[in-house]
Amino acid sequence: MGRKKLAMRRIENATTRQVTYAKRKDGIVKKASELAVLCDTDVAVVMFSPTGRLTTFASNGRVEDIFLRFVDRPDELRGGPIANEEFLSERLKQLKYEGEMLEKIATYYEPSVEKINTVLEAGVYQQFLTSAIQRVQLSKLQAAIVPMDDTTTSVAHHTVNQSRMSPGKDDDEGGTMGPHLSLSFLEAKKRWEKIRNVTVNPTS
Amino acid sequence: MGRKKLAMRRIENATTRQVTYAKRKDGIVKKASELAVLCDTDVAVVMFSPTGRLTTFASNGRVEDIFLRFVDRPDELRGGPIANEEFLSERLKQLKYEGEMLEKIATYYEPSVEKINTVLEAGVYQQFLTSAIQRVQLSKLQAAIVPMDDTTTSVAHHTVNQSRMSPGKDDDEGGTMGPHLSLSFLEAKKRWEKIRNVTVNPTS
DNA sequence: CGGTCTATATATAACCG
DNA sequence: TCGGTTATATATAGACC
Repeated sequence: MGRKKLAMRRIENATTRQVTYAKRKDGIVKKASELAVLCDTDVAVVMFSPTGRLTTFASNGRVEDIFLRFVDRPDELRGGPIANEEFLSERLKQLKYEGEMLEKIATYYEPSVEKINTVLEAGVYQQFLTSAIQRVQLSKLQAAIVPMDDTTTSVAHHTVNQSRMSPGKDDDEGGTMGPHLSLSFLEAKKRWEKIRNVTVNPTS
Repeated sequence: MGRKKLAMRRIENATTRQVTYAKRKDGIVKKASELAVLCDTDVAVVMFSPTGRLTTFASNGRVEDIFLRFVDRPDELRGGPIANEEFLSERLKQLKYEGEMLEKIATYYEPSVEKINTVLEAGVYQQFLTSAIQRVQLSKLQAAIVPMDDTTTSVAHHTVNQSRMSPGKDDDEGGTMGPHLSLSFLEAKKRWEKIRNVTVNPTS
């Protein structure tokens, strides 16, 4: 919404990025507060600036409270699929631009795993993983068209109803990954099958 | 931003309120995702609809993670030059491994898209990928602690902005994070870690 | 309800001091 | 880096299905 249309990808210029962050951060906070007021609801936002500074917004004053409400809620979906389609969509746009470069970087990086320039490398992998997610996401979308009449789009925003269903104590294998890839994968699948009902059809 | 300027107060008509919520909710999620992509930052949003439905957004896939980052901020910075090169190196090797596996999975998965039973299966992969991303995110975060440094790097700068619904644009400084954690909140956090059996600090 | 379709209200990218 | 200013890009209130 400015003089020019911004490409949906990481802003390279650090200064510009910071400036944009500052502005948009305020914009989101404003939007959040408006939503809270207009709809009389609880809203919380947590953002980290490019430089690591934290900004939060909570309609009731404390982010903790809203997150607690979030936590105390039946948590079937926590640990479910990634938050939403839109973000992945944006991500996709971003990768569209960086796709080729990413491969080059990856290749370039390949031989020197030992002496990686940590941050950069981690970023590369993150992107790769994100890319992988997208593929899955896309597949999911395609698949979603076929299945029954469950709310095919409900999974998108992680929107869940207040009513609960199964106590699915979700968790995440966290750091025990690495060598146990298949195992964690199976566990993830297990969890998913356990909570499928809720996940697939949170529709009212 | 509509045919008329809406007064900034609770919308009385329940239906209208719900509709507005639905629209604005999407708007915020979009804004949040854009911010995350454009500025390459962590963003999390938690919203409750007028009817109690929960909607979340997290640039890295899980609100918990960003929230935990929010909570553990002090700890995060406490460790000092944690940049255990060896650890990171190992970490990245693992990530590399994961990446390769993911690629296989994705490849193996792609051709059978039509056979996917439901959206759920995609969800399984998604969750897996998401958790993988989280680890990358953590590595990235840790690595960033040491190298990155500029005007806003001191621990003291990491403050919380408890902005409230003020029509203005300035964001007021709240206070430092750690000391403000309520007891109940800390308990909730602990419960979380127990449930998820995961530590924010991958060093473990 | 969910979507669609405008007419308007807002958010902001690029600039400038 | 930090605030304003202005031209454009977006978000959305209301109306209609």
